[in-house]
Amino acid sequence: MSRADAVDVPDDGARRTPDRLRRRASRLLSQLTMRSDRLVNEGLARVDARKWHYAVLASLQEHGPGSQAELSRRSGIYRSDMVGVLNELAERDLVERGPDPEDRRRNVITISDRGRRRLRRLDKVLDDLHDELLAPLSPAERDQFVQLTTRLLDHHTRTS
Amino acid sequence: MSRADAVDVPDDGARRTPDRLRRRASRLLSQLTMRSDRLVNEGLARVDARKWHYAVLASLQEHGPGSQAELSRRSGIYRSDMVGVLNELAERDLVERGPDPEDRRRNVITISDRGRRRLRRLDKVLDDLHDELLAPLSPAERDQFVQLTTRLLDHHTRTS
DNA sequence: CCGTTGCGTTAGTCCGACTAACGGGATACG
DNA sequence: CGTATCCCGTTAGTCGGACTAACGCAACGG
Repeated sequence: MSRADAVDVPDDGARRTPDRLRRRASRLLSQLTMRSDRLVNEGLARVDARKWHYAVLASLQEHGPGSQAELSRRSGIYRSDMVGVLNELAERDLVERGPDPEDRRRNVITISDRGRRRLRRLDKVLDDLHDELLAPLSPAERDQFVQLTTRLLDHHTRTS
Repeated sequence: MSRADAVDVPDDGARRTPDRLRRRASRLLSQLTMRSDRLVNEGLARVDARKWHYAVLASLQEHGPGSQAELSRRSGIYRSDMVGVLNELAERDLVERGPDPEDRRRNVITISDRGRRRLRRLDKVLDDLHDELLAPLSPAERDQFVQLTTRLLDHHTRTS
């Protein structure tokens, strides 16, 4: 099948992580995600961005302006943390925060031209980073991988 | 402007995460891992365990006794955090901490009989949890998934 | 008019990964 | 022999991300 889960395997140099541990999907996932997160965070930090920036900008570009709460829902960022993110984006003039004429208790967030340019740049950066992340896989395998994880994630979000 | 005048896209309910975001492998990974971690942590908590317990016990069972630093290396737990984990394990009489006769500055950790029984139990628990985690995938797909993530992880640990 | 609901915000918890520093014991080397 | 260096166990503390609690305020709905 996979490897030698036979009895008498002399794994001298391999004397590392126990197999039962290494094989567990949950561990593979968290280890890999740690690497992936680091890769992405560092990559984005190099261009003075954070993944939240991308998430919010993408959401604005794709679904148009929205209130903070709505952006929060669309991007998966907690509304508690949204404030800070929007501050960072506003500082950089990537986004404009204005009061909603129709509902004075909320702000409407709009993407700016700079924001749109920024988003294009970040998309490029992320493409490169993902190329690095998925380097060992062939195009077909990358698709497979994305497909499988998508299915898993979907299942667990619906069954939440 | 508000919402209802969407032109041609019938994504009423689907008005959610932007696509470019949703299909990024990095995002899929961190989202999925969050779910997976929660699942596993909660599952283990229900039997008064944590994943570190499993990691250490498995390492002891598979590679025999060792110093704290060595266990740290084998299991990937930071040596700073090892103390706490071993305290928890020792409290429950799953391991024994004794001074190394050959090197008085270090402790030798040994798994106890209770520990061995415990490990078997945890293995069962984890099997069930992984069944839940990978539920939507066929056996073949599960293998595929494990294979792909393993390759990715290996690549990124070697290239670290 | 009042209760409920949603929004923006602040503060703070919890947890995991990771760093810094330290004393003491072990080893290597001059 | 002494000393420099390394390793080990330990404590304390940082950092970032997810998440909760609570509040004030505005709006909507009966």
